Parts: sequence; C-alpha cells; structure tokens
Amino acid sequence: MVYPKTRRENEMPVAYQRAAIYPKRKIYDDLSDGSIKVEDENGQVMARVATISAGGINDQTSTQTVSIPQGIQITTQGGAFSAASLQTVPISGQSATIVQYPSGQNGQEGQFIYAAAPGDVEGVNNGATVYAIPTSQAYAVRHGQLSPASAVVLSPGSGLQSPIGSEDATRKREMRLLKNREAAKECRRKKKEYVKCLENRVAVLENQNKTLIEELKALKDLYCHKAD
DNA sequence: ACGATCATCCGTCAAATTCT
DNA sequence: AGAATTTGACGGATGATCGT
Repeated sequence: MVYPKTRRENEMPVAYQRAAIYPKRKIYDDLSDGSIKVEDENGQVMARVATISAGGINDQTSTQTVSIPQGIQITTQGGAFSAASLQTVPISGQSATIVQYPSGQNGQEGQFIYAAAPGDVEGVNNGATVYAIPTSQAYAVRHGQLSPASAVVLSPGSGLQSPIGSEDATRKREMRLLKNREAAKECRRKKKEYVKCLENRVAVLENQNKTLIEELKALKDLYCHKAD
C-alpha cells in the first residue's frame, strides 16, 4: 500500500482512516446542503421511501456515536428498520447525522444520512411525513420541504409515486451512471488488488534471489577450498 | 498562518473489449 | 451487430506536507 508522504512512517493518514470508516465521502459532500438519502452498504440507493419519527434526529455537535433508546423507525420498500445508532460528523462547517440500521425484514443493512441544519425536519410530524427518494437523487430537507421540485411528499401508507417530471431517458441515464460508478469502483478495487499481488511477487522474488546469491557464494567458497 | 504542491479518491466520459 | 462491461483519462475535491 502506498500512502501519501507522512511525517510518521507506517501510520495510515487520517484521510485513509476516515475513508475506511466512511467510504462514501463524496456522498457526504453532496449532502452538505442538508440532504437525505437511503443507501445500502455499497453506496447504492436502496430505499425509495423513508419516514423519520419526530424527535428521533437531533442536531448534535459531537462526533460520538450514541444509542437511541426509542429507536428511529425507517420504512423502506424493503421493509421497516429500526435505527441502531446515531453518529454525527462535521461536514462543510455543519454537522451531518448518520443513522445506522443494522437489519430489516429482508436482512438488508445500510445507513440513512441526514445533514442537519437549523429548521430541517421541523415539518416531520410524528413520523407522518414520508419522503419519496428516487434512485441516485438526494433531496434537501429545509423547513419541512423537499427540494428540488420533482420530489414528492407522500402521506403515510400511500406508497411510492413517481417524481414529477421524471422521464424515461433521465431514468436510463441515471441507471447507466449508477452502473458505471459501481463498475469504476470495482475496476479500481481489482487494479489495487493486482498491484498488491505484483508487489508481493516482487518481494518473494527478491527474497529468492537473495537466497540463491548466498547459496551460490557458499558453493563457490566450498569449491575454492576443495581446489586448494 | 498560509499558499503551493503532492498523493489519492471519486464520478464521469469515451474508447476498448467482451458477451449474447 | 448491438448490448453490456471494463478501463484509461480527465477534472474536481480533500488531506498531508513543505517552504516562507
């Protein structure tokens, strides 16, 4: 593994440590304006609909993980989930809350990311407000309103509706981008693995070479002594 | 403290390659 | 041949380091 230059040798840079814990940095940045999105562990948007129980999300300032005794109920197409923990991280001068939900009816895991800002989620009424979240889209929640305008605010139990103005071409393009995004990730992962394999092989061959040189030297010495 | 530079990550596009 | 997948290249963003 090649790390950027650091003062202390062998220490993983903070950026890498963070990336290891929060591999969805780009998404966090995208959400710095106060957006929400439901994703699976691979960063893909898995949920179309989510509800937030009132009082469940707090605007916190620390980075510690805290338990929520009452839990946050998250309803998705895949089933209902109970949030296990809240984690707040500073992003772009404000804080974003990460709600972890370990498993639901279909065994899926994931996290629900919410960038808190004054006035956000005020419109949530005892879990009654349901937000439609189309694939690859993040929507800002400001003063109880969703933006952009194509977002749909649903009533509880009304099910998923298509966002206003969504067209087939747009949906296809989003799907293509999403696929390619994942493909690029996989491609980079494979490339890293390949480079790692090569580095390992270099190390092994260097060792072998060293051993053979020593062996040759020993044999030469032996031969010389016998010749004397 | 601050700007410059470097290494790395990520999303996207487009070309190349593989699959059907 | 056309669709699907893979991958190189590019640009933007970020964190670490260095020189002033």
